[in-house]
Amino acid sequence: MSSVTKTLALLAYFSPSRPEIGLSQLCRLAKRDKATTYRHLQALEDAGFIEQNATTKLYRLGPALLQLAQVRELTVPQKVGAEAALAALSDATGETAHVTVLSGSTVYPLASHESQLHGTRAIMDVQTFPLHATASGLCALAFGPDTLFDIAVSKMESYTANTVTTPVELRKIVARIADTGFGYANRSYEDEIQGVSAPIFDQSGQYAGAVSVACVATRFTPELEQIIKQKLVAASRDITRSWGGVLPSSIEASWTRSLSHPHTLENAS
Amino acid sequence: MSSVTKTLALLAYFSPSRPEIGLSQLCRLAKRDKATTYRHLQALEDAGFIEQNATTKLYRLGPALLQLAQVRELTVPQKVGAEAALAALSDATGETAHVTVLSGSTVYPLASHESQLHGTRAIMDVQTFPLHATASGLCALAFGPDTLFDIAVSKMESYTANTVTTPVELRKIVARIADTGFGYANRSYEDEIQGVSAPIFDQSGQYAGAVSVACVATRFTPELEQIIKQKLVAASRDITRSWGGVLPSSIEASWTRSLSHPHTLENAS
DNA sequence: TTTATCGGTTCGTATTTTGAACCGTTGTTT
DNA sequence: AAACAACGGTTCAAAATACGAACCGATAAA
Repeated sequence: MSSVTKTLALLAYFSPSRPEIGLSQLCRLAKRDKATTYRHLQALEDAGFIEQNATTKLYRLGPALLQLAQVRELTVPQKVGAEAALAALSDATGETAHVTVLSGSTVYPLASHESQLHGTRAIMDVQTFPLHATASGLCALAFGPDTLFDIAVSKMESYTANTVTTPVELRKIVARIADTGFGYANRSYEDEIQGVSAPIFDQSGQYAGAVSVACVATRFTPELEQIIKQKLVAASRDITRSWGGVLPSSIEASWTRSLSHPHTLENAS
Repeated sequence: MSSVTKTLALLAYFSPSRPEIGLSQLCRLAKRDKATTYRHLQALEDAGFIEQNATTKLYRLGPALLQLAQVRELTVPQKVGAEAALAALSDATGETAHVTVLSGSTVYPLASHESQLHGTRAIMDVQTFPLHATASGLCALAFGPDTLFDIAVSKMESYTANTVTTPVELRKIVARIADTGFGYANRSYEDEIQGVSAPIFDQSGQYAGAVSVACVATRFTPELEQIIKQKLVAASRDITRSWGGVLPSSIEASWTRSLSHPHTLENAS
Protein backbone atom coordinates (compact mmCIF):
# COMPACT_ATOMS: atom_id res chain seq x y z
CA MET A 1 0.00 0.00 0.00
CA SER A 2 1.51 3.26 -1.12
CA SER A 3 1.89 6.19 1.22
CA VAL A 4 -0.42 8.14 -1.07
CA THR A 5 -3.20 5.59 -0.64
CA LYS A 6 -2.70 5.53 3.11
CA THR A 7 -2.82 9.31 3.22
CA LEU A 8 -5.95 9.66 1.12
CA ALA A 9 -7.66 6.99 3.20
CA LEU A 10 -7.50 9.38 6.15
CA LEU A 11 -10.02 11.66 4.46
CA ALA A 12 -12.68 8.97 4.70
CA TYR A 13 -12.78 9.34 8.48
CA PHE A 14 -14.34 12.78 8.14
CA SER A 15 -18.13 12.70 7.88
CA PRO A 16 -21.13 14.86 8.74
CA SER A 17 -21.34 13.11 12.10
CA ARG A 18 -17.60 13.41 12.76
CA PRO A 19 -16.52 16.58 10.98
CA GLU A 20 -13.48 17.45 13.08
CA ILE A 21 -10.82 15.03 14.27
CA GLY A 22 -7.71 15.51 16.38
CA LEU A 23 -4.37 13.86 15.65
CA SER A 24 -4.55 11.26 18.41
CA GLN A 25 -8.14 10.35 17.70
CA LEU A 26 -7.40 9.91 14.02
CA CYS A 27 -4.49 7.64 14.87
CA ARG A 28 -6.81 5.46 16.92
CA LEU A 29 -9.47 5.41 14.20
CA ALA A 30 -7.03 4.53 11.44
CA LYS A 31 -4.81 2.40 13.67
CA ARG A 32 -1.73 4.25 12.53
CA ASP A 33 1.40 5.62 14.06
CA LYS A 34 1.22 9.18 15.28
CA ALA A 35 4.32 10.50 13.53
CA THR A 36 3.25 9.01 10.23
CA THR A 37 -0.29 10.25 10.53
CA TYR A 38 0.96 13.69 11.42
CA ARG A 39 3.11 13.84 8.29
CA HIS A 40 0.21 12.62 6.19
CA LEU A 41 -2.02 15.32 7.63
CA GLN A 42 0.65 17.91 6.85
CA ALA A 43 0.68 16.81 3.22
CA LEU A 44 -3.09 16.98 3.03
CA GLU A 45 -3.07 20.41 4.61
CA ASP A 46 -0.45 21.65 2.14
CA ALA A 47 -2.76 20.59 -0.64
CA GLY A 48 -5.76 22.28 0.97
CA PHE A 49 -7.59 18.98 1.43
CA ILE A 50 -7.80 19.53 5.16
CA GLU A 51 -7.28 22.51 7.40
CA GLN A 52 -6.67 22.88 11.09
CA ASN A 53 -8.79 24.82 13.52
CA ALA A 54 -6.16 27.16 14.90
CA THR A 55 -7.63 27.20 18.40
CA THR A 56 -8.70 23.59 18.94
CA LYS A 57 -5.98 22.00 16.75
CA LEU A 58 -8.65 19.71 15.29
CA TYR A 59 -8.51 18.94 11.58
CA ARG A 60 -11.41 19.22 9.14
CA LEU A 61 -11.86 18.91 5.38
CA GLY A 62 -10.45 21.82 3.40
CA PRO A 63 -11.57 24.23 0.70
CA ALA A 64 -9.57 22.73 -2.17
CA LEU A 65 -12.13 19.91 -2.24
CA LEU A 66 -14.92 22.32 -3.16
CA GLN A 67 -12.96 23.57 -6.09
CA LEU A 68 -12.09 20.16 -7.47
CA ALA A 69 -15.66 18.99 -6.98
CA GLN A 70 -16.85 22.00 -8.93
CA VAL A 71 -14.56 21.15 -11.83
CA ARG A 72 -15.73 17.55 -11.72
CA GLU A 73 -19.41 18.44 -11.75
CA LEU A 74 -18.83 21.00 -14.49
CA THR A 75 -17.08 18.35 -16.56
CA VAL A 76 -19.37 15.44 -15.77
CA PRO A 77 -22.68 16.99 -14.70
CA GLN A 78 -24.10 13.82 -13.20
CA LYS A 79 -25.44 15.25 -9.99
CA VAL A 80 -27.45 18.05 -11.52
CA GLY A 81 -28.64 15.63 -14.21
CA ALA A 82 -30.01 13.21 -11.64
CA GLU A 83 -31.63 15.50 -9.12
CA ALA A 84 -34.98 16.09 -10.83
CA ALA A 85 -35.59 12.41 -11.48
CA LEU A 86 -34.49 11.61 -7.95
CA ALA A 87 -36.96 14.05 -6.42
CA ALA A 88 -39.76 12.70 -8.57
CA LEU A 89 -38.89 9.14 -7.60
CA SER A 90 -38.77 9.92 -3.93
CA ASP A 91 -42.03 11.86 -4.00
CA ALA A 92 -43.85 9.19 -5.99
CA THR A 93 -42.77 6.36 -3.72
CA GLY A 94 -42.75 8.21 -0.42
CA GLU A 95 -39.36 6.68 0.35
CA THR A 96 -35.74 7.79 0.31
CA ALA A 97 -34.16 7.62 -3.12
CA HIS A 98 -30.50 7.89 -4.07
CA VAL A 99 -28.16 7.66 -7.03
CA THR A 100 -24.78 5.94 -6.98
CA VAL A 101 -21.99 5.87 -9.53
CA LEU A 102 -19.46 3.18 -10.25
CA SER A 103 -15.88 4.40 -10.60
CA GLY A 104 -13.21 1.77 -10.99
CA SER A 105 -14.41 -0.95 -8.69
CA THR A 106 -16.05 1.27 -6.11
CA VAL A 107 -19.65 2.43 -5.78
CA TYR A 108 -19.91 6.04 -4.59
CA PRO A 109 -23.05 7.90 -3.47
CA LEU A 110 -23.84 10.86 -5.71
CA ALA A 111 -27.07 12.34 -4.39
CA SER A 112 -30.02 11.38 -2.25
CA HIS A 113 -33.50 12.69 -1.61
CA GLU A 114 -35.92 12.06 1.23
CA SER A 115 -39.62 12.43 0.58
CA GLN A 116 -40.55 13.26 4.17
CA LEU A 117 -38.41 16.34 4.43
CA HIS A 118 -39.13 17.42 0.88
CA GLY A 119 -35.69 18.78 0.28
CA THR A 120 -32.49 17.51 -1.25
CA ARG A 121 -30.73 15.97 1.66
CA ALA A 122 -27.03 15.78 2.26
CA ILE A 123 -25.33 12.67 1.09
CA MET A 124 -25.63 9.90 3.62
CA ASP A 125 -22.85 9.04 5.98
CA VAL A 126 -22.03 6.07 3.82
CA GLN A 127 -18.73 6.61 2.05
CA THR A 128 -18.90 3.73 -0.41
CA PHE A 129 -21.46 1.05 -1.04
CA PRO A 130 -20.31 -2.57 -0.65
CA LEU A 131 -20.79 -4.51 -3.87
CA HIS A 132 -22.25 -7.64 -2.31
CA ALA A 133 -24.66 -6.19 0.25
CA THR A 134 -26.45 -3.23 -1.32
CA ALA A 135 -28.94 -2.99 -4.16
CA SER A 136 -26.65 -0.50 -5.93
CA GLY A 137 -23.60 -2.68 -5.51
CA LEU A 138 -25.39 -5.78 -6.74
CA CYS A 139 -26.59 -3.81 -9.76
CA ALA A 140 -22.95 -3.03 -10.53
CA LEU A 141 -22.09 -6.71 -10.26
CA ALA A 142 -24.97 -7.71 -12.51
CA PHE A 143 -24.57 -5.08 -15.22
CA GLY A 144 -21.02 -3.76 -14.80
CA PRO A 145 -17.66 -5.30 -15.74
CA ASP A 146 -17.28 -9.00 -14.94
CA THR A 147 -14.05 -8.30 -13.10
CA LEU A 148 -16.07 -6.78 -10.25
CA PHE A 149 -17.28 -10.18 -9.07
CA ASP A 150 -13.90 -11.35 -7.83
CA ILE A 151 -13.32 -8.03 -6.13
CA ALA A 152 -16.69 -8.31 -4.40
CA VAL A 153 -15.88 -11.84 -3.26
CA SER A 154 -12.62 -10.63 -1.75
CA LYS A 155 -14.48 -8.09 0.37
CA MET A 156 -17.53 -9.99 1.59
CA GLU A 157 -17.86 -8.42 4.99
CA SER A 158 -21.03 -9.35 6.88
CA TYR A 159 -23.19 -6.44 8.02
CA THR A 160 -26.45 -8.08 9.14
CA ALA A 161 -27.84 -11.56 9.61
CA ASN A 162 -29.06 -11.35 6.02
CA THR A 163 -25.75 -10.40 4.38
CA VAL A 164 -24.82 -12.93 1.75
CA THR A 165 -21.61 -14.68 2.78
CA THR A 166 -20.66 -17.20 0.12
CA PRO A 167 -19.59 -16.66 -3.50
CA VAL A 168 -22.12 -19.27 -4.62
CA GLU A 169 -25.05 -17.43 -3.06
CA LEU A 170 -23.75 -14.15 -4.43
CA ARG A 171 -23.54 -15.60 -7.93
CA LYS A 172 -27.16 -16.72 -7.68
CA ILE A 173 -28.39 -13.31 -6.56
CA VAL A 174 -26.45 -11.53 -9.27
CA ALA A 175 -27.90 -13.87 -11.90
CA ARG A 176 -31.38 -13.12 -10.67
CA ILE A 177 -30.73 -9.37 -10.86
CA ALA A 178 -29.31 -9.64 -14.37
CA ASP A 179 -32.49 -11.51 -15.30
CA THR A 180 -35.05 -9.15 -13.73
CA GLY A 181 -33.30 -5.83 -14.42
CA PHE A 182 -33.70 -4.75 -10.79
CA GLY A 183 -31.14 -4.88 -8.02
CA TYR A 184 -32.47 -5.68 -4.59
CA ALA A 185 -31.06 -6.00 -1.10
CA ASN A 186 -33.31 -7.28 1.64
CA ARG A 187 -31.88 -6.16 4.99
CA SER A 188 -28.44 -7.27 3.86
CA TYR A 189 -26.61 -4.02 4.65
CA GLU A 190 -28.72 -2.25 7.23
CA ASP A 191 -31.23 -3.94 9.48
CA GLU A 192 -34.82 -3.23 8.51
CA ILE A 193 -33.89 -1.53 5.26
CA GLN A 194 -34.85 -2.98 1.93
CA GLY A 195 -33.38 -1.56 -1.26
CA VAL A 196 -34.42 -1.80 -4.91
CA SER A 197 -32.28 -0.44 -7.75
CA ALA A 198 -32.28 0.06 -11.48
CA PRO A 199 -29.07 0.42 -13.52
CA ILE A 200 -27.96 3.55 -15.39
CA PHE A 201 -25.76 3.39 -18.49
CA ASP A 202 -23.35 5.78 -20.21
CA GLN A 203 -22.94 6.84 -23.84
CA SER A 204 -20.98 3.72 -24.75
CA GLY A 205 -23.61 1.45 -23.25
CA GLN A 206 -21.39 0.71 -20.25
CA TYR A 207 -22.76 0.50 -16.75
CA ALA A 208 -22.49 3.94 -15.11
CA GLY A 209 -24.41 3.69 -11.84
CA ALA A 210 -27.74 2.94 -10.25
CA VAL A 211 -30.81 4.72 -8.98
CA SER A 212 -32.29 3.17 -5.86
CA VAL A 213 -35.09 3.37 -3.37
CA ALA A 214 -34.32 2.50 0.24
CA CYS A 215 -37.42 1.46 2.11
CA VAL A 216 -38.15 0.62 5.72
CA ALA A 217 -38.68 -3.14 5.48
CA THR A 218 -41.98 -3.20 7.34
CA ARG A 219 -43.52 -0.85 4.81
CA PHE A 220 -42.36 -2.94 1.87
CA THR A 221 -45.53 -4.55 0.48
CA PRO A 222 -45.86 -6.22 -2.94
CA GLU A 223 -48.00 -3.27 -4.04
CA LEU A 224 -45.33 -0.75 -3.05
CA GLU A 225 -42.70 -2.91 -4.70
CA GLN A 226 -44.59 -2.74 -7.97
CA ILE A 227 -44.89 1.05 -7.76
CA ILE A 228 -41.22 1.43 -6.86
CA LYS A 229 -40.16 -0.68 -9.81
CA GLN A 230 -42.28 1.30 -12.24
CA LYS A 231 -40.92 4.60 -10.97
CA LEU A 232 -37.37 3.24 -10.94
CA VAL A 233 -37.67 2.41 -14.62
CA ALA A 234 -38.81 5.96 -15.35
CA ALA A 235 -35.99 7.40 -13.24
CA SER A 236 -33.36 5.20 -14.89
CA ARG A 237 -34.53 6.19 -18.37
CA ASP A 238 -34.53 9.84 -17.37
CA ILE A 239 -31.09 9.85 -15.75
CA THR A 240 -29.51 7.71 -18.45
CA ARG A 241 -30.74 10.15 -21.07
CA SER A 242 -29.61 13.13 -19.02
CA TRP A 243 -26.12 11.63 -18.77
CA GLY A 244 -26.06 11.15 -22.52
CA GLY A 245 -26.27 7.38 -22.18
CA VAL A 246 -28.29 4.64 -23.82
CA LEU A 247 -30.16 1.78 -22.20
CA PRO A 248 -29.31 -1.64 -23.69
CA SER A 249 -32.44 -3.16 -25.19
CA SER A 250 -31.88 -6.26 -23.08
CA ILE A 251 -32.52 -4.19 -19.96
CA GLU A 252 -35.74 -2.79 -21.33
CA ALA A 253 -36.82 -6.33 -22.16
CA SER A 254 -36.00 -7.52 -18.64
CA TRP A 255 -38.02 -4.70 -17.14
CA THR A 256 -41.03 -5.42 -19.33
CA ARG A 257 -40.85 -9.09 -18.37
CA SER A 258 -40.49 -8.60 -14.63
CA LEU A 259 -43.12 -5.89 -14.44
CA SER A 260 -45.71 -8.01 -16.23
CA HIS A 261 -45.01 -11.10 -14.09
CA PRO A 262 -44.62 -9.63 -10.65
CA HIS A 263 -43.14 -11.77 -7.92
CA THR A 264 -42.04 -10.31 -4.67
CA LEU A 265 -38.45 -10.19 -3.58
CA GLU A 266 -39.40 -12.15 -0.48
CA ASN A 267 -38.96 -15.37 -2.43
CA ALA A 268 -35.35 -14.58 -3.07
CA SER A 269 -32.46 -14.26 -0.62
CA MET B 1 8.63 17.11 -1.43
CA SER B 2 6.73 14.05 -0.35
CA SER B 3 5.22 11.65 -2.83
CA VAL B 4 1.81 12.54 -1.43
CA THR B 5 2.29 16.21 -2.23
CA LYS B 6 3.55 15.38 -5.70
CA THR B 7 0.57 13.13 -6.31
CA LEU B 8 -2.03 15.62 -5.12
CA ALA B 9 -0.40 18.33 -7.21
CA LEU B 10 -1.43 16.39 -10.30
CA LEU B 11 -5.08 17.16 -9.58
CA ALA B 12 -4.44 20.86 -10.15
CA TYR B 13 -3.86 20.23 -13.85
CA PHE B 14 -7.53 19.39 -14.32
CA SER B 15 -9.70 22.41 -14.99
CA PRO B 16 -12.90 23.32 -16.84
CA SER B 17 -10.83 24.15 -19.91
CA ARG B 18 -8.77 20.96 -19.65
CA PRO B 19 -11.06 18.41 -18.05
CA GLU B 20 -9.47 15.23 -19.42
CA ILE B 21 -5.75 14.49 -19.62
CA GLY B 22 -3.81 11.51 -20.92
CA LEU B 23 -0.80 9.99 -19.19
CA SER B 24 1.82 11.38 -21.56
CA GLN B 25 0.30 14.83 -21.68
CA LEU B 26 0.17 14.99 -17.90
CA CYS B 27 3.82 13.99 -17.72
CA ARG B 28 4.69 16.88 -20.00
CA LEU B 29 2.53 19.32 -18.04
CA ALA B 30 3.94 18.29 -14.68
CA LYS B 31 7.44 17.59 -16.01
CA ARG B 32 7.48 14.19 -14.37
CA ASP B 33 8.56 10.71 -15.21
CA LYS B 34 5.98 8.51 -16.87
CA ALA B 35 6.30 5.52 -14.55
CA THR B 36 6.04 7.69 -11.47
CA THR B 37 3.13 9.66 -12.80
CA TYR B 38 1.35 6.46 -13.74
CA ARG B 39 1.71 5.10 -10.23
CA HIS B 40 0.47 8.38 -8.80
CA LEU B 41 -2.56 8.27 -11.07
CA GLN B 42 -3.24 4.71 -9.96
CA ALA B 43 -3.25 5.81 -6.34
CA LEU B 44 -5.61 8.68 -7.12
CA GLU B 45 -7.89 6.35 -9.05
CA ASP B 46 -7.95 3.85 -6.17
CA ALA B 47 -9.13 6.66 -3.94
CA GLY B 48 -11.79 7.75 -6.45
CA PHE B 49 -10.14 11.15 -6.94
CA ILE B 50 -9.78 10.51 -10.64
CA GLU B 51 -11.27 8.01 -13.03
CA GLN B 52 -10.31 6.85 -16.47
CA ASN B 53 -12.44 7.03 -19.56
CA ALA B 54 -12.43 3.36 -20.52
CA THR B 55 -12.45 4.05 -24.26
CA THR B 56 -10.08 7.02 -24.61
CA LYS B 57 -7.83 6.15 -21.63
CA LEU B 58 -7.94 9.80 -20.61
CA TYR B 59 -8.16 10.62 -16.93
CA ARG B 60 -10.63 13.02 -15.34
CA LEU B 61 -11.57 14.04 -11.80
CA GLY B 62 -13.53 11.39 -9.89
CA PRO B 63 -16.73 11.11 -7.87
CA ALA B 64 -15.10 10.84 -4.43
CA LEU B 65 -14.40 14.56 -4.65
CA LEU B 66 -18.11 15.37 -4.76
CA GLN B 67 -18.68 13.45 -1.61
CA LEU B 68 -15.86 15.02 0.35
CA ALA B 69 -16.88 18.47 -0.87
CA GLN B 70 -20.39 17.77 0.34
CA VAL B 71 -19.12 16.88 3.80
CA ARG B 72 -16.94 20.00 3.85
CA GLU B 73 -19.78 22.32 2.88
CA LEU B 74 -22.10 20.62 5.35
CA THR B 75 -19.51 21.12 8.07
CA VAL B 76 -18.39 24.61 7.11
CA PRO B 77 -21.24 26.10 5.11
CA GLN B 78 -19.22 28.97 3.69
CA LYS B 79 -20.34 28.76 0.11
CA VAL B 80 -24.05 28.80 0.76
CA GLY B 81 -23.50 31.52 3.34
CA ALA B 82 -21.78 33.78 0.85
CA GLU B 83 -23.91 33.35 -2.25
CA ALA B 84 -26.69 35.81 -1.48
CA ALA B 85 -24.32 38.62 -0.57
CA LEU B 86 -22.21 37.82 -3.60
CA ALA B 87 -25.16 38.08 -5.96
CA ALA B 88 -26.25 41.35 -4.39
CA LEU B 89 -22.73 42.74 -4.69
CA SER B 90 -22.39 41.73 -8.29
CA ASP B 91 -25.79 43.08 -9.25
CA ALA B 92 -25.25 46.38 -7.44
CA THR B 93 -21.85 47.02 -9.04
CA GLY B 94 -22.48 45.47 -12.42
CA GLU B 95 -19.16 43.66 -12.17
CA THR B 96 -17.95 40.16 -11.39
CA ALA B 97 -17.74 39.42 -7.68
CA HIS B 98 -16.08 36.52 -5.92
CA VAL B 99 -15.25 35.19 -2.49
CA THR B 100 -11.96 33.59 -1.51
CA VAL B 101 -10.92 31.76 1.64
CA LEU B 102 -7.53 31.53 3.27
CA SER B 103 -6.51 28.03 4.33
CA GLY B 104 -3.01 27.60 5.66
CA SER B 105 -1.01 29.94 3.49
CA THR B 106 -3.08 29.53 0.34
CA VAL B 107 -5.97 31.60 -1.00
CA TYR B 108 -8.65 29.45 -2.64
CA PRO B 109 -11.63 30.62 -4.70
CA LEU B 110 -14.94 29.70 -3.09
CA ALA B 111 -17.65 31.13 -5.33
CA SER B 112 -18.08 33.77 -7.99
CA HIS B 113 -20.96 35.62 -9.60
CA GLU B 114 -21.17 37.58 -12.84
CA SER B 115 -23.76 40.31 -13.13
CA GLN B 116 -24.11 40.16 -16.92
CA LEU B 117 -25.23 36.56 -17.02
CA HIS B 118 -27.36 36.86 -13.90
CA GLY B 119 -26.54 33.41 -12.67
CA THR B 120 -24.06 31.87 -10.30
CA ARG B 121 -21.13 31.09 -12.48
CA ALA B 122 -18.70 28.24 -12.14
CA ILE B 123 -15.57 28.94 -10.23
CA MET B 124 -12.96 30.55 -12.40
CA ASP B 125 -10.10 28.60 -13.90
CA VAL B 126 -7.84 30.06 -11.24
CA GLN B 127 -6.80 27.37 -8.80
CA THR B 128 -5.25 29.55 -6.14
CA PHE B 129 -4.79 33.29 -5.84
CA PRO B 130 -1.22 34.57 -5.51
CA LEU B 131 -0.75 36.50 -2.30
CA HIS B 132 1.23 39.37 -3.78
CA ALA B 133 -0.68 40.06 -7.00
CA THR B 134 -4.41 39.84 -6.28
CA ALA B 135 -6.71 41.96 -4.17
CA SER B 136 -7.75 38.86 -2.22
CA GLY B 137 -4.19 37.77 -1.62
CA LEU B 138 -3.10 41.22 -0.49
CA CYS B 139 -6.06 41.31 1.89
CA ALA B 140 -4.76 38.09 3.41
CA LEU B 141 -1.32 39.65 3.81
CA ALA B 142 -2.74 42.78 5.41
CA PHE B 143 -5.23 41.16 7.79
CA GLY B 144 -4.11 37.54 8.09
CA PRO B 145 -1.19 35.98 9.99
CA ASP B 146 2.10 37.86 9.75
CA THR B 147 3.88 34.70 8.68
CA LEU B 148 2.21 34.99 5.28
CA PHE B 149 4.42 37.88 4.23
CA ASP B 150 7.61 35.84 4.01
CA ILE B 151 5.76 33.13 2.12
CA ALA B 152 4.46 35.71 -0.33
CA VAL B 153 7.95 37.11 -0.82
CA SER B 154 9.27 33.65 -1.61
CA LYS B 155 6.70 33.27 -4.42
CA MET B 156 6.74 36.67 -6.10
CA GLU B 157 6.13 35.55 -9.64
CA SER B 158 5.49 38.38 -12.12
CA TYR B 159 2.24 38.14 -14.10
CA THR B 160 1.91 41.55 -15.76
CA ALA B 161 3.93 44.72 -16.14
CA ASN B 162 2.19 45.96 -13.00
CA THR B 163 2.97 43.02 -10.75
CA VAL B 164 4.85 44.14 -7.68
CA THR B 165 8.30 42.60 -7.69
CA THR B 166 10.19 43.72 -4.60
CA PRO B 167 9.51 42.99 -0.93
CA VAL B 168 9.81 46.69 -0.15
CA GLU B 169 7.06 47.66 -2.59
CA LEU B 170 4.93 44.80 -1.33
CA ARG B 171 5.34 45.94 2.25
CA LYS B 172 4.19 49.43 1.29
CA ILE B 173 1.08 48.16 -0.51
CA VAL B 174 0.17 45.88 2.37
CA ALA B 175 0.53 48.76 4.83
CA ARG B 176 -1.78 50.89 2.71
CA ILE B 177 -4.37 48.08 2.61
CA ALA B 178 -4.18 47.58 6.36
CA ASP B 179 -4.77 51.30 6.71
CA THR B 180 -7.72 51.66 4.31
CA GLY B 181 -9.46 48.35 5.00
CA PHE B 182 -9.67 47.54 1.29
CA GLY B 183 -7.43 45.31 -0.75
CA TYR B 184 -6.74 46.42 -4.29
CA ALA B 185 -4.84 45.10 -7.28
CA ASN B 186 -4.48 47.32 -10.31
CA ARG B 187 -3.71 45.11 -13.32
CA SER B 188 -1.14 43.24 -11.26
CA TYR B 189 -2.44 39.73 -11.96
CA GLU B 190 -4.42 39.99 -15.17
CA ASP B 191 -4.01 42.73 -17.74
CA GLU B 192 -6.87 45.20 -17.75
CA ILE B 193 -8.44 43.82 -14.60
CA GLN B 194 -8.65 45.86 -11.46
CA GLY B 195 -9.67 44.23 -8.20
CA VAL B 196 -10.97 45.60 -4.91
CA SER B 197 -11.49 43.45 -1.82
CA ALA B 198 -12.77 43.59 1.71
CA PRO B 199 -11.69 41.12 4.41
CA ILE B 200 -13.95 38.55 6.11
CA PHE B 201 -13.31 37.30 9.65
CA ASP B 202 -14.23 34.16 11.60
CA GLN B 203 -15.68 33.64 15.07
CA SER B 204 -12.34 34.12 16.80
CA GLY B 205 -11.71 37.39 14.98
CA GLN B 206 -9.12 35.75 12.71
CA TYR B 207 -8.91 36.53 9.02
CA ALA B 208 -11.04 34.00 7.11
CA GLY B 209 -11.16 35.26 3.54
CA ALA B 210 -12.11 38.13 1.30
CA VAL B 211 -14.96 39.29 -0.89
CA SER B 212 -13.85 41.01 -4.07
CA VAL B 213 -15.01 42.79 -7.18
CA ALA B 214 -13.02 42.27 -10.37
CA CYS B 215 -13.56 45.13 -12.79
CA VAL B 216 -12.45 45.78 -16.33
CA ALA B 217 -9.87 48.52 -15.76
CA THR B 218 -11.27 50.92 -18.35
CA ARG B 219 -14.61 50.98 -16.57
CA PHE B 220 -13.01 51.71 -13.20
CA THR B 221 -13.91 55.33 -12.42
CA PRO B 222 -13.61 57.03 -9.02
CA GLU B 223 -17.41 57.01 -8.83
CA LEU B 224 -17.61 53.26 -9.45
CA GLU B 225 -14.81 52.74 -6.96
CA GLN B 226 -16.82 54.50 -4.28
CA ILE B 227 -19.90 52.39 -5.03
CA ILE B 228 -17.87 49.19 -5.04
CA LYS B 229 -16.31 50.00 -1.69
CA GLN B 230 -19.69 50.73 -0.12
CA LYS B 231 -21.16 47.50 -1.41
CA LEU B 232 -18.05 45.55 -0.41
CA VAL B 233 -18.47 46.73 3.16
CA ALA B 234 -22.07 45.54 3.16
CA ALA B 235 -21.06 42.19 1.64
CA SER B 236 -18.22 41.70 4.11
CA ARG B 237 -20.52 42.42 7.07
CA ASP B 238 -23.13 40.05 5.67
CA ILE B 239 -20.77 37.18 4.94
CA THR B 240 -18.84 37.59 8.18
CA ARG B 241 -22.10 37.36 10.12
CA SER B 242 -23.27 34.40 8.04
CA TRP B 243 -20.03 32.57 8.83
CA GLY B 244 -20.53 33.28 12.52
CA GLY B 245 -17.62 35.70 12.59
CA VAL B 246 -17.04 39.14 14.02
CA LEU B 247 -15.48 42.16 12.35
CA PRO B 248 -12.68 43.77 14.41
CA SER B 249 -13.66 47.31 15.27
CA SER B 250 -10.40 48.54 13.74
CA ILE B 251 -11.62 47.39 10.34
CA GLU B 252 -14.92 49.21 10.70
CA ALA B 253 -12.98 52.33 11.67
CA SER B 254 -10.72 51.98 8.61
CA TRP B 255 -13.72 51.67 6.35
CA THR B 256 -15.41 54.71 7.81
CA ARG B 257 -12.22 56.69 7.38
CA SER B 258 -11.48 55.67 3.79
CA LEU B 259 -15.08 56.03 2.66
CA SER B 260 -15.36 59.57 4.00
CA HIS B 261 -12.02 60.65 2.51
CA PRO B 262 -12.11 59.04 -0.90
CA HIS B 263 -8.92 58.87 -2.88
CA THR B 264 -8.66 56.72 -5.94
CA LEU B 265 -6.45 53.70 -6.13
CA GLU B 266 -4.73 55.27 -9.14
CA ASN B 267 -2.40 57.11 -6.77
CA ALA B 268 -1.14 53.86 -5.41
CA SER B 269 0.58 50.99 -7.24
C1' DT C 1 8.24 -0.99 -43.76
C1' DT C 2 9.56 2.41 -40.96
C1' DT C 3 8.82 5.68 -37.49
C1' DA C 4 6.56 8.05 -33.70
C1' DT C 5 3.52 8.13 -29.91
C1' DC C 6 0.49 6.12 -26.99
C1' DG C 7 -0.56 3.61 -22.23
C1' DG C 8 1.56 0.66 -19.38
C1' DT C 9 5.46 -2.47 -17.06
C1' DT C 10 10.02 -4.05 -15.19
C1' DC C 11 13.83 -4.01 -11.84
C1' DG C 12 18.01 -2.53 -9.42
C1' DT C 13 19.19 1.66 -6.95
C1' DA C 14 18.71 4.98 -3.50
C1' DT C 15 15.73 8.10 -1.59
C1' DT C 16 11.83 8.50 1.27
C1' DT C 17 8.97 6.76 4.68
C1' DT C 18 8.51 4.82 9.02
C1' DG C 19 7.69 4.37 14.22
C1' DA C 20 9.68 3.91 19.00
C1' DA C 21 11.00 7.10 21.93
C1' DC C 22 10.99 11.71 23.28
C1' DC C 23 9.61 16.83 24.20
C1' DG C 24 6.91 20.55 26.06
C1' DT C 25 2.25 21.90 27.30
C1' DT C 26 -2.26 21.46 29.25
C1' DG C 27 -5.67 19.89 32.24
C1' DT C 28 -6.99 16.58 35.80
C1' DT C 29 -6.34 13.74 39.97
C1' DT C 30 -4.39 12.85 44.22
C1' DA D 1 1.65 21.32 44.66
C1' DA D 2 3.11 17.06 43.10
C1' DA D 3 2.05 13.33 40.15
C1' DC D 4 -0.13 11.77 36.28
C1' DA D 5 -2.16 11.36 31.75
C1' DA D 6 -3.23 12.93 27.26
C1' DC D 7 -2.49 16.09 23.85
C1' DG D 8 0.10 17.91 19.40
C1' DG D 9 4.34 17.71 17.59
C1' DT D 10 9.61 16.15 16.69
C1' DT D 11 13.85 13.18 16.17
C1' DC D 12 16.80 9.69 13.87
C1' DA D 13 18.42 5.03 12.64
C1' DA D 14 16.42 1.22 10.27
C1' DA D 15 13.74 -0.41 6.54
C1' DA D 16 10.47 -0.18 3.13
C1' DT D 17 9.07 2.12 -0.89
C1' DA D 18 9.42 5.38 -4.60
C1' DC D 19 12.04 6.22 -8.50
C1' DG D 20 13.19 6.37 -13.60
C1' DA D 21 15.85 4.44 -17.63
C1' DA D 22 14.80 1.10 -20.53
C1' DC D 23 11.45 -1.75 -22.41
C1' DC D 24 6.81 -3.80 -24.32
C1' DG D 25 2.90 -4.18 -27.39
C1' DA D 26 -0.56 -1.55 -29.83
C1' DT D 27 -1.99 2.00 -32.88
C1' DA D 28 -1.50 5.29 -36.43
C1' DA D 29 0.70 8.07 -39.54
C1' DA D 30 4.66 8.59 -43.24
